[in-house]
Amino acid sequence: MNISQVALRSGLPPKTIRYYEDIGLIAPDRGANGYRQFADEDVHKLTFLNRARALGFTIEDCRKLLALWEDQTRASSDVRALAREHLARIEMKIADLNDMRRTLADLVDACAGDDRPDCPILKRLDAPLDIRD
Amino acid sequence: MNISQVALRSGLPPKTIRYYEDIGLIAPDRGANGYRQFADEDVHKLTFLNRARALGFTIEDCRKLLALWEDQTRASSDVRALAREHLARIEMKIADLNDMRRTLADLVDACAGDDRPDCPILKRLDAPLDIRD
DNA sequence: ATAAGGGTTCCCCTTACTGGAAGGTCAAGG
DNA sequence: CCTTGACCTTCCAGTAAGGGGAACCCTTAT
Repeated sequence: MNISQVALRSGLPPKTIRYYEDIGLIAPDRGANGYRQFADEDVHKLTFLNRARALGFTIEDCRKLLALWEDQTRASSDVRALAREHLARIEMKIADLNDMRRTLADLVDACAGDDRPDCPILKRLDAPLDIRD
Repeated sequence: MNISQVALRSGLPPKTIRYYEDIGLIAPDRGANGYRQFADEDVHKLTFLNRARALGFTIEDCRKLLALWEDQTRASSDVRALAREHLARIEMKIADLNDMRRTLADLVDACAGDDRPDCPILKRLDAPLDIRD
């Protein structure tokens, strides 16, 4: 199977597949012409990677997940620990973004959005440093 | 004022301040010794930038916001439009992250997390491609 | 004189790819 | 046999927003 076929089946662009080989996530065979020759197992792995990435796991997480996936003697607690850490990171990101969202929404609401220069958004960014200063 | 003083006052690391000069957000004077000589206005701008960044605006957004900030004849609608677009991007990110969070939380809940290899998390990443296949 | 603690530039590193150039390969048609 | 077009290959550069560190200059105090 050539790379574009694998791209179709795994859902990953050819560029990404080459990149994943580069960083050692997969190791497809090569034909006499130098073309990558992918086995079904490669497609399987790439599909796995695509899904793990879609859940927001980093490449390094994916590397670990892949190793656990291939290790039939793994402990599910190891997988769970990875997922929990990742979940915690995501929850922190969401919290940060929610803070931004609230502030921004308030500011957008407070701004008249007309042709006058007065703007609470810019006021908020302008330096009220601190009263005590 | 030298750069470390400005770092303290603006809350930005010296590296970031140099970077912001590099990309043309600020243009401090130079002393005879080659040192950057910051005016209060520079500190003011940097503080503005720090806050805009803290609200998640990209550098390019910051560049536009800074221009509007300095333009006394601006229309607040221009500022508001920028903020609304940014708000929309943030809300999309939050939505994506919430999807991930839900899925991950379900998976973490479903995983026993013991020393057995059976794991719903890996199952979810494994390829159930499609039944019809 | 020298040591500490500023400052400066420069280049590489990060994440996870994406785009593009230059060139080899393959299958079909004239 | 030649060409054309669609593949494939490698390598180089760039993204966002800086961080780390080297090598070197400036200032001030001892």
